[in-house]
Formats: sequence, structure tokens, C-alpha cells
Amino acid sequence: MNIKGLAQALGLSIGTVSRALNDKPDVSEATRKRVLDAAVKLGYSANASGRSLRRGRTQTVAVVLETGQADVRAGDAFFMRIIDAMQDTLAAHGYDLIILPSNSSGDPTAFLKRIMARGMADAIVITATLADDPRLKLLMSGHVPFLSFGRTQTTRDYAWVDLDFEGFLWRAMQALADLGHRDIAITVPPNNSNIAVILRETYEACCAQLGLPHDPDLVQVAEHSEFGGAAVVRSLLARPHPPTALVLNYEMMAFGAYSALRDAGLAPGRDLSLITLRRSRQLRFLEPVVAACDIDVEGLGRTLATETLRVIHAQHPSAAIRWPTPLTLTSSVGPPR
Amino acid sequence: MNIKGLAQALGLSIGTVSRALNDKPDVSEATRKRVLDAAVKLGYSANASGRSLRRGRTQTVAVVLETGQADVRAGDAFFMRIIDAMQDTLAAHGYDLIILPSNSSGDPTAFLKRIMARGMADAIVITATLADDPRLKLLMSGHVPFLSFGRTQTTRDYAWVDLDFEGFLWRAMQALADLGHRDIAITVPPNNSNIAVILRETYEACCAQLGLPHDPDLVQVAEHSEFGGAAVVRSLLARPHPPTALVLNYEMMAFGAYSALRDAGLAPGRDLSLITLRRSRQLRFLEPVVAACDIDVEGLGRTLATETLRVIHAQHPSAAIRWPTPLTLTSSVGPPR
DNA sequence: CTGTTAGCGCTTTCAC
DNA sequence: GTGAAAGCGCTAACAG
Repeated sequence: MNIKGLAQALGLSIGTVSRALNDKPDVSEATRKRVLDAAVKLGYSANASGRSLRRGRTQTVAVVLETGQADVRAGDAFFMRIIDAMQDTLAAHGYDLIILPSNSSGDPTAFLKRIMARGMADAIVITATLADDPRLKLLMSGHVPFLSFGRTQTTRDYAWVDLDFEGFLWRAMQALADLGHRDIAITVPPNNSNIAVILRETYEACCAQLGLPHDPDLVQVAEHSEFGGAAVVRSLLARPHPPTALVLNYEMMAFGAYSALRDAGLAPGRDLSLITLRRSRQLRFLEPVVAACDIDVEGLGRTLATETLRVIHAQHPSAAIRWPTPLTLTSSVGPPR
Repeated sequence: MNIKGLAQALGLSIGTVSRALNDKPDVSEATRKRVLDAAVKLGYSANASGRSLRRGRTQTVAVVLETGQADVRAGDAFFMRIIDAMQDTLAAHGYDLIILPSNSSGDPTAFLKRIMARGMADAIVITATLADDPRLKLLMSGHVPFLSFGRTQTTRDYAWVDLDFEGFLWRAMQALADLGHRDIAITVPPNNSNIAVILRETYEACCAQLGLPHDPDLVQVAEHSEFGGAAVVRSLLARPHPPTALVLNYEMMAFGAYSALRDAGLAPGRDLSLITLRRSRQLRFLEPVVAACDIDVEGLGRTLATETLRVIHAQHPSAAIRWPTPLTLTSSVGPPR
């Protein structure tokens, strides 16, 4: 069923039908109602290609997910919850949300280039940003509005929303220092993720500010998984003078960390204070409850959606939002032994 | 840059350029090369709307993911790995893959109806099928080729690919019975998922075949999470005569089950034999290693892709594929106490 | 208030 | 081997 068929069924011209469907003025209320009813009854929805071609826009927001990235495969599917919330807001503004999986075997930049050139979306949201991310240069040189969920080091003048990693690490380090910890280890992601850069810089600043020794060996590159958490804890415990606290950048590492501590006959909070970035549902399963940030995931999704709408409408100033990472301390944190 | 611009830049007509780009005959090799080179240099990709409108197809496969469903949020993002593999195969055949998140606050059937009517994809893959799923009726009454990842009870005459739940439960029950277990509990999903129906029926058949008592109380409805696994184990242990084995339908439940056993001072394999459906990377973290199926996830993704291509090309017979669930026994399974 | 028509970018006949 | 032109479904400008 296309608009021509609908018009014929109603004995109207396609122009009138189109205007009725699109809430344009100059259509009598009676006609509008008749058209809308018929559209529902006959199951008519405007063909996406025809409409997009004519309008020059798709009413679609594309979220590019790196399906090869560990982040995307995270615990309770952080991204799925974000997208669920984004979609709510976008739908309320007449936009569809599609996810474009950027295949692990392909080149992310070439993928993005193709999306942009083909005009598949009115705005693109990218994720899993790298410290030096060629996608940003590409996006900035093009004409497709975009939002970056995550920052990069190379450019600064674009709309982004990111977790407040700095605030998280500051609060964690401050709380630990207040309890008397001096040797505090942190984990950073293994790849060239921008998060690693942020955490390293913040760590250095924290140490300077709090008067702690800045031992580069306390910054541990860890695999983004339970295994990474376990490996880091084992490696730290093997030292002559292990640190007394550990801040994890990825929640699933906490499982590994707890497990490695238990294997060594040690207890979180008592023998090693542990803090992790994001509280996921699964984390609640750990005993004692691990100190973590209670991030408003739905709010984050809604914010990503409204900021996307802003870049579409070229509203200024563009986003530069660090999403709150409020830390809740628990008994996984205690004074140093 | 559109085809008109590209043609002008080359001093050719748009017709010739189009034919060159689409590998049509009646274009000289020299011209073809010139066009292809210019397209790359100028970053030209055919506008998706224009091409789809003219061709009447989008060269796109849409996977509808229920973002509200717990399944989608599973452990190591099972779905993301499947989609990653699907995309590889589809891309090799000139198709794009898009994910359409079906919002938790919307009506899945209405969502699907809209996608179908708008012609957003040449084929639709649905997931998270229910025992009685209205989406199937809708899809079968429409003209969009589709593949169901999961079965339903209501209709049988459509292309589907699903995990071999029956084979899994048979092998698990057989192995347990061989060891002397007679009271074997299983979990089933809490909603009206089709998996629950399959597991219940298979369980009954297994009990009859293996000469085991068929106690309905041994079929436990469990929440799709670690918490569900813990709750079931606690509930079973509280009985006067607890079962000696438990088969879980979702891998994350194993964490909860192990935890609840440990809390009770009991050990998996010794006090309660445990088998779970799918081995995920995270599971390897449990001690002892839990008995589970080593599913070829990438192969499953490739199969979903090739079956999707089959329905697009209306090749027969249509799929009815139970994807292998090869069970690996470990020391989480032992003789009954 | 409604009908007619041009044209979005592209592919595919049909001429030459 | 190439160019001209029609038309996919739709919206928007214009006529009436």
C-alpha cells in the first residue's frame, strides 16, 4: 500500500492525503480524520525511501556500535539500556533510532565514511572513542551532525557526552587518602582508548594534590574482563609491598579481583580496599558489596538523545557533558592494614 | 556529492556513471575504471534513499532486538557476537545489517508493523520469540521476507533457526541419569517465552524415557539472572528431600547457584550436580568449571545470515534449524550423594 | 480547501 | 559504448 493506493481508496488526490498525514494546514478536519482512519485501517506507513529522498532527511539517528569492542559486550549490556532510553526520547521527537554495528573485521573509519556519504541518518552517534580517533576528523570534515559518546585527545571542538571519569577517580582517591591509604593502584584499559589517557592524567593530578607517591607501576593495564581484575590483583599481591587500595575502571573486573583475593585468603575492604567505576546489577552479587558509582543510565540515555537533537538543529553551545559518577562507599573500602 | 556531480566532474552522463558503478555491461573498461577511481577520490557512495526507491529494495537486513528483554542484556553480549558474524556474511553478499531496537515501552507488534510498511529492510530477523507470538502472524500476512531466531508454538510454517534446547536437555538428563541421579531439577524462563514450553515438554519426555519420576515441582521458574540461579538453589536446598542435580537454562544463573551453594557450605558437583546451557567467557571463572554447551556462536551468526539470504531469494525449503548445543561435562557433575 | 505538478537521487529502458 | 528520459513514492510549491 502506497500513498497512491490510499488516495484512490479515499477518492482524494495524493497531495491532499500527504498533507493530511503530515499535519499540514489547509486540510479540512473531516478530510484529515478520514485519511488518518483509512491509513490505520489499511496499514499505511509512508515509504521511508520516498519520504527521505524528497525531504532530504531520514528522521533517523544512527548509533554506531563497535561490535568487536569489549565495552559493548559489557556486563548487563550497559549500551542496550542507554539505547532503550535514547529511543524513548527520540521517538517523542519523531526520530527513529537505528544501531549500525561496525564489524570487528572492518575499518571503523571506512564504515563511518560510507554511512555519511549514503545519507542513512540525520545524525550519527559514535561510541568507544580512542585517544587519537580518525573518525573525529572525518566527522568534522563532513556535513552530518554528530555526537560523540566519549572524548578524544586530538580535537576538542565537537559535541560530546562522556562519563565523568575524572570526578570518579578524584572522589575515589580522596576517600582512600582520607582513610590513610598512600599506595593506591588503579587499572586502565589496554587499548588506545581515551579513557586510559584520562585516568592516567587524573591519577597523576590526584597524587600530586593529595601528596601521594606517584609510582607508575601502580597504574596497571588490565584486560577488560573478570580475568583482567584477577590478574591485576594477583600481580599486585605478589609484590614485596602491595598497595593497600585498588580502583577498577570496569565493573566486571571486581569479580576477578574478589576471586583472586579469596584465593589468597584475603578479604576485600580489610586486606585490599576496592572501588570500581560503575555499579551494575550483577555487582550486587558480590560480598561485601563493592564501592562503586551509581550511574543514572536512563538519564544518560535521555541526555544523549536530547544532545543529538541539539546537534541536528545546530543549537549552540554544543555539548561537553561529563555525566555524573556519584560514588557510594561500602565496606569494600576500609583503612589500610 | 551525488551522482550528478560525479558525472559532471567526469564529463559523462549520469546513466553511464551509474552503469559503471553497478558493474553493468555496455561500459568500456577504461570508462569504468575512470568512474570507479573518481568515486573513491571524491568519496562518492550512492544515496541510500534514491537507490532504494528506484530499485524497490534496500539491500539491508534488519535485526529487531528487544532492548527491554533480559536475554539481550545477557552476559557477554551473545547477540553482539552473533550480529558481528552475521554482518560478515551479509556484507560479502552486498547486504547491510542494521539493528532496530524495539523499545521496552512500546508494542513490539506495532513496531514491527511499521518497519514492514515503511520498507526499511529487504528482510527482517526477529528474536526473543514467545510461545504465542503475534509477530509471527503479522509477518506471515505481510510481504517482507523474515527469519525467526527462535520458534513459537502457534505456527510452524516459516523459516527459523533456534538453539537445540531439546538436544541439550536430553544430553544433560541422560548424563545425570547415567550417574544415578533420579531427582533432577530444571529451570525455565519466567515469561511466556517459547523456551519455557520446549524445556517443559522435553523434561517430561526425558523423565518418561529415562524412567525418572516426573515431579512438576522440579521445574522451577527462575528469573533470568544470577539472582534467579541463587533463588532456585536456596529454594531447592530448603526442601526435605532436595534434588541431586540442577539444569540451568541461562548461564548467568550459574554464578548465583554456585554462590548459594557456597553459602550453604556445599560444593557444586559433590552436593549438587550443575549443568548450564551455554558456556560464556565469564563462566570460566567459576571453580569448579561448570558443565555447559560450547556453542559455535560465530557459526550460528553465519548461519542466520545465510538463512536470511535464503528467505530473501525465496529459496526452498525454508530453514528449520536447531543449532547444535554440544555438552561438555566437567566436575560440576558427579554421582548423587 | 483540494488537485496538479515538479523533482529529490538513482537505475533502467530506449535511442543512437 | 554512451546519452536522454522515465519513474520509483513522496512532499511542497503553486493553481484554482
